[in-house]
Amino acid sequence: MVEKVTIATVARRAGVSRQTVSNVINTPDVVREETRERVREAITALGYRVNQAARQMRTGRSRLIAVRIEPARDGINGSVLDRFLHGLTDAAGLAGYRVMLYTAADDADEIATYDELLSAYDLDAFVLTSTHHGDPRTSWLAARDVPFVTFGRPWGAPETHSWVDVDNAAGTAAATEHLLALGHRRVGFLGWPSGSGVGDARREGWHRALGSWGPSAEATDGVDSGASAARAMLQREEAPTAIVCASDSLALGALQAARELGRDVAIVGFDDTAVAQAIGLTSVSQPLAEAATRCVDLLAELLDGRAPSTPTTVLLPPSLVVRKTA
Amino acid sequence: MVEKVTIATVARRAGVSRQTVSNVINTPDVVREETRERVREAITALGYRVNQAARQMRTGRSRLIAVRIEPARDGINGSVLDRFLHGLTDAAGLAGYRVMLYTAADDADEIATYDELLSAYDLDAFVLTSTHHGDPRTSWLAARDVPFVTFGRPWGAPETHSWVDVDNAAGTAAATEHLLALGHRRVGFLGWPSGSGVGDARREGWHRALGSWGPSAEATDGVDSGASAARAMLQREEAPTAIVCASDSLALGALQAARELGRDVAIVGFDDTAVAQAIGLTSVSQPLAEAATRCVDLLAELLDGRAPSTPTTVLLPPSLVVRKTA
DNA sequence: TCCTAGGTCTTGAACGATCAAATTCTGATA
DNA sequence: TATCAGAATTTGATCGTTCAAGACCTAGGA
Repeated sequence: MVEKVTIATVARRAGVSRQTVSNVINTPDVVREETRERVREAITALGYRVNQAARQMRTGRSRLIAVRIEPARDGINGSVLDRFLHGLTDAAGLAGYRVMLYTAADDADEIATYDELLSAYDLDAFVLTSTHHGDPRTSWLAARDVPFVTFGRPWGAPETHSWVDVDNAAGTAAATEHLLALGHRRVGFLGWPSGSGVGDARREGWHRALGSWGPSAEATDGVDSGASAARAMLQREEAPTAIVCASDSLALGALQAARELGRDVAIVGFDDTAVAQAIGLTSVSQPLAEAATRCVDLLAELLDGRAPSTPTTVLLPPSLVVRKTA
Repeated sequence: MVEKVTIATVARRAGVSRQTVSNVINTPDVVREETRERVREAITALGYRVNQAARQMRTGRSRLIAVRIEPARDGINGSVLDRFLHGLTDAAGLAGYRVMLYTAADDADEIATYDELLSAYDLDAFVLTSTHHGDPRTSWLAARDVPFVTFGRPWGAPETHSWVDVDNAAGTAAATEHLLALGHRRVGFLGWPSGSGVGDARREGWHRALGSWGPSAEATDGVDSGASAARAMLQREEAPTAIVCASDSLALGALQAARELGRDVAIVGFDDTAVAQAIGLTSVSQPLAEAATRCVDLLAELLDGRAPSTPTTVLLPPSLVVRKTA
C-alpha cells in the first residue's frame, strides 16, 4: 500500500512549508521562480494531486457542475441532450470542472434537488436545459445567487442571466433558402402548434426566408401526427413541392405521407438526429459541442468573478446537412 | 444570508453532543430512542444536511460513482447509453450515490482518468460500459482494489468481477421464434463479422431458435452496408422471407433493400432505438433501466462490504417490441 | 549604520465531519 | 445499599487544504 501523498509530503520533499506548495498551485506568481520549480518537480515526482474534498471544505467550492439528464421523452430527439452532455463533460474537464448528473420528475422536484446538491455537495453551478415559458427554476437559482447558465434562451422572461442558444430561425431560414435555390417555388412548413418558443422561431425563419406565407400545417411532435398533417397539406390545391419541418419526427411523417401519395417532395428536418443520419434525411444540425463549450466558458467567467455586469448571451448559427431528401 | 447549519448547530438545538448527532445519522441503533427523535426533529427543523466534503475527508469515501459518456459513435445506437445513464442516475440517487461523468479518447486515456478521479475526488466506484476482448481497464482497477461493475460481460477474460449484461442470444432467439410463429419458414440473419462477443451471441440465438443454419450475411454496422448485404441475401436462391438483424441500423438497411427489390420481407432489429420507434420497426429491446439498477445494487454491495466472495453476474432477458415490420 | 518597504516564506487556526477513547448514566444483582 | 456491566453519551484528535497574520530576508534611501 503506497502512502498517501499530501501537500505536506510535497513540502517535505521540496524543503518548503505547506503553504508554499499551496501557493505554487493556486497563486504561482507570489513564489520565487527557483522555489516554484523545486516544488513543481516534487509534485510530479511524487504524483501529487490536490484533494478536492479538503480544498472544498476550506474554500466552499467543489469544482462540480450539475446537469439534469432527462429521459428521452420523444425517443427521436433524445440524442440531442446526449451529444450536448458529451460536449459539456469535455469542455468542463478542460476548464478543471467535473459534471454531475441528476434526474428530476418536474420543476418542483428539480428545485428540491438544487437545494440538496447545494448544501450537501457545495455545487458550484448548474446548466439548465429545456427552458420554457414561466420557468420557476431560474428565479429560484437567481434569488440564491447560485451561478447558472441556460442552454436555451429565457422564453418570455427578462434576460437576467447568461444563456447560450441555437438560432432556430436561422436554421429554418437556411433550409428554406436551400430549397429555393434548388428551384422550388412552393415551400411549405410543417411545425408544432404555436406557443412554444422554439417552434415559433423555427416557423419564423421559414417565413422570413420565403418573404411571404406559404402553405403550412401544425401537428404535435411525432411521426404519425406529422404524416397526417403533411398528407392534408399535400392534398390541398397548390400543394407544396418542398416542406421544411420543425423536427426530424415530423419530417419522417412528411416523408411517409409523400411516399403514400406517390409525390416527389423535398423534405428537410431539424436536429440532425440519428434517424436523419440513418435514412438520409436532410436536416438542420445544431452545433451542440460548441454550445456546450460556450456554456462552460460563461460559467467559468461567473465562477472566477470576471463576468461582465450584464449577462452574456450567445446565439449560435446551426448548419444544414444536405442528404438525399432535399 | 442564513447562517450555515452544521452538525454543531443541530447538536446545540437538540441539547446533545456533535457525536450523538453523527450517530443518529450513521448508526441510529446506538442512540436511545428518545434522544434519536429529539435529534431528528432538530435536523428537519433546521433543514440540516450532511456536508459531503467534510464527511469525505474523514472517511475517504465520496458517495460518487463515475461513468464514461461516449460520443454517439454510430449515431443510431447512441441512445442506448443515454437511457442507461438515466437509469443509473436514478438508481444511484435512491441508493444515496451521485453519478459523475467523464470522457476518454481510448482505454489508456481512460485509465489515466481513473487515476486522477481516484486521487482528486476519492471516487467510490466505476461503472464500465463497452467491455471488449482484452480490456485493460478491468485489470487496472482490480489491481488497485477499486470497486467496479461492468455493463457487458468480460468477453474472453476470466470472470473476476461482477457484471450485468443483457442476454443477447435470448433476444435474437425470441425474435426468431416470433417469426417462426408468424409462419415464416426461411428466417435469415444479418449480423456483424464474427469476433465481437455481442455480435456472436446475437447470431447464436438465431441459430439456436432455428435449430439449423438458415441463410445469413455479414456486414459492418451501418445502413448502407446492411442494405447491400441484405440485397445479396435476398437475391440468392431460397431467399429468406424474414430477417433477424444484429442492430437497428442493419435492419434499416435490410428494409431498404427489400423495398428496392419489391419484396415483402419481415424484419426485426435490435436495441429498439429511436429509429425503430419512429419507423415502426419491430425490434429487440434491452431492459436498460433494470440493468442500471442492478449495476447500482452490485456496487452498493461491494461498497458496503457485504458482497459475496465470488463475483455476482446478472443476465437480463430482453423483450421483443412488435411493430409493423414483423 | 539604521530603517523601511516589498517580496518571500512560515505558522497556527479553521473548515465540518467521524474515529477512538473516555466518561457518565442506567438498571440489575448481590 | 453498594457494585458492576453494559448502554448511552461526550471529548479530543484528526482528515488535507487554505486563510490570515506574522516572520524573515534583501535592497535602497536617509
